[in-house]
Amino acid sequence: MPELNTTDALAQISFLIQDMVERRAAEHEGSLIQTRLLGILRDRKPTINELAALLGLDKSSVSGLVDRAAKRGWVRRVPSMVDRRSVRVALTDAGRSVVDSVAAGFAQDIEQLLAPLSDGDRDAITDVLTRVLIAHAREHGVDLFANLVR
Amino acid sequence: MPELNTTDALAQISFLIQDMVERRAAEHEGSLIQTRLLGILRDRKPTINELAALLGLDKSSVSGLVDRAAKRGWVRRVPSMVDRRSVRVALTDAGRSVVDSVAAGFAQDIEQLLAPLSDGDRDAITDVLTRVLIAHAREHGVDLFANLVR
DNA sequence: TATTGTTATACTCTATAACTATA
DNA sequence: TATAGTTATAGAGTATAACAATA
Repeated sequence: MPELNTTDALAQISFLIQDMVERRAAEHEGSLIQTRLLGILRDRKPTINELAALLGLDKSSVSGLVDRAAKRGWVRRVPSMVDRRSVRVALTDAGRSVVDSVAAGFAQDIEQLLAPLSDGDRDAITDVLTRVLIAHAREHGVDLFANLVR
Repeated sequence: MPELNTTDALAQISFLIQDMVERRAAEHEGSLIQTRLLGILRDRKPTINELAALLGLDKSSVSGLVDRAAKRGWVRRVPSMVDRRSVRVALTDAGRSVVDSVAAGFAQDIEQLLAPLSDGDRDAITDVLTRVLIAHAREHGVDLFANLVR
């Protein structure tokens, strides 16, 4: 069997996974970044600034992103109670339905991708990847469990 | 230690890796897709149509992509000898220098990311991911070893 | 007629800079 | 003055449809 080096294997698997998310998002006329936005909103109502930090984007980019998500009926801006300059972004029922559907489809894609693996192999890569992610999050001062799609 | 499930771990690692490629590309005012383009051209001179298939884009998107890469001096269009409708896209010396530099930086990022792992863990995930990628490529009729960044 | 590539058009996504309302 | 968010502007990236040149 031919073998990839570790770098190539990780690069290729990441392109594959991004592509899966994009395809699932496209089923709802959405994009990868829209899916990430909805994913964050599943369990939070962040401000625009907080979203910018979580997504690694400028606040003006997030403002437009939220505009387009709102136009599709997936999110709404809720005025902040404590600071009249600020808004909180919340998922609508339609938005929750979309993100749930994308997440379910994506889980199915991963299920199929990993079908050739034994339970032991699966546990092994989950364990190793988790350790890598935790170490990376610690080094960069990020809370791994409050980020990305989930 | 907290644990992610397999789907979350794979999703997060893929976002992390894409981000690494993007940051390295940005060191040369490039993007992820420009880097993928240059990566493909490292060992081939494809037509626009072939590039469209390899990148999963419409040929008109590739036409613009190549325009912008050419404007930066990274690629050039070479008239085909056999079909006067067709062009082949080739890397320039400047383009090769950019893609080599991005690849080297990315390899360094992965090195650092995997620093916490033992040699055994490293071999294990490389082996498992390679098997997954080969199975996926076979099922989708793709030649794994003629694709993506490399 | 069919194929290769480009162009016109429209939209999403992104950053920078300037602006407003509020703090 | 400083901060939260929006808007104006510019550019990359993408797809669809129409087109010219060639097969």
